Amino acid sequence: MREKRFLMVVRELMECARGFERYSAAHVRELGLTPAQFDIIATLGDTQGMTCKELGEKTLITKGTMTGVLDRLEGKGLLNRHHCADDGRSWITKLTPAGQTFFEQIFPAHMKSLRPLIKRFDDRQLDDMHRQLQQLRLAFEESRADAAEARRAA
Amino acid sequence: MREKRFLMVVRELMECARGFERYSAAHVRELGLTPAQFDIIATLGDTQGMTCKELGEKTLITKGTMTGVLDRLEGKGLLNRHHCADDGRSWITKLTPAGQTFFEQIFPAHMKSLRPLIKRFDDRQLDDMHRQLQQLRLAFEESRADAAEARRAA
DNA sequence: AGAATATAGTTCTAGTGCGAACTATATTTG
DNA sequence: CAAATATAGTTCGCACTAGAACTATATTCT
Repeated sequence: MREKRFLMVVRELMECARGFERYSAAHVRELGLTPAQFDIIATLGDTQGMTCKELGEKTLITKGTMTGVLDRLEGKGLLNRHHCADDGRSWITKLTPAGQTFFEQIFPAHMKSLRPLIKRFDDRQLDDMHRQLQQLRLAFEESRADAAEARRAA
Repeated sequence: MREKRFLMVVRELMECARGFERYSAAHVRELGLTPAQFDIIATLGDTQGMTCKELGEKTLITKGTMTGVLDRLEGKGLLNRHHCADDGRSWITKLTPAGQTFFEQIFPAHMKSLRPLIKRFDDRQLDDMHRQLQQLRLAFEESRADAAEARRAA
């Protein structure tokens, strides 16, 4: 039965996501960051900064949450925000020198902590998984778009 | 480069998980439930009840969160808790008649809301995905166990 | 039986997730 | 140009997340 198969896939998907989160978060927490904060630092590292909107697109953090996460990182002196010249509504968020230095320390360390996990896969497996997951994500997005369309028509 | 491939898989994984969550949650919220609450109701439906521990294993909810979720469902009159005869530390959580009736209404409705999504896959695709995800989850679990082992040895 | 240890569930704290309402600035349209 | 509409970011409320500390009961070991 297709529905049951689907539910099994979804449960496995959710457990995978939590599983990775737990694995990764254990190390991130040792660095004194939350997973969301690490995500921001990793995204801003080696860049000239970006807007909240861009950060939201490149990470899994939604705009309502973003303000608080950035506030806390700003409080730690790892980033700062300054007005965007082109658009009066926007702010450019950028790592401070201390933030960039911190990034250069922790990012390689974090990748190193993932190495035992990564070693378990070969390139072909990873490519296969990526393809499958991409297909799944597209299906979710398209169905969501269809549903939104249906609501608009109603 | 393997590391980069791996990060791409992880990001896709996380986006999939959120994607499904958002798709599914939209309907769940219309039912007046949160995703966690729906998960509990769906797990308890058509059963004689179970302990917090069992609920934690069958859902993605950890025990610290469980108390609050169950409290709110109990407040809605959908479930109740009574002492476990075999174990003085445990409680058996069980749907009330109203809760079971509610389950019988919403579960099929929820599956129906997922149908446009499920239609996009065939059985073979779902089996493939399930296999891949299972492999990924096992890798996470084993690496976690190894890491715990290493910490114990240190 | 008594002591050490393990387990079930609750409570606490800080941080996150999401939608919705809100302010301020941009863009589009008549 | 003025009005309508869209967008960037903040704020708010409620629920959930993880981990850790805690209480109470079980289990294990000598």
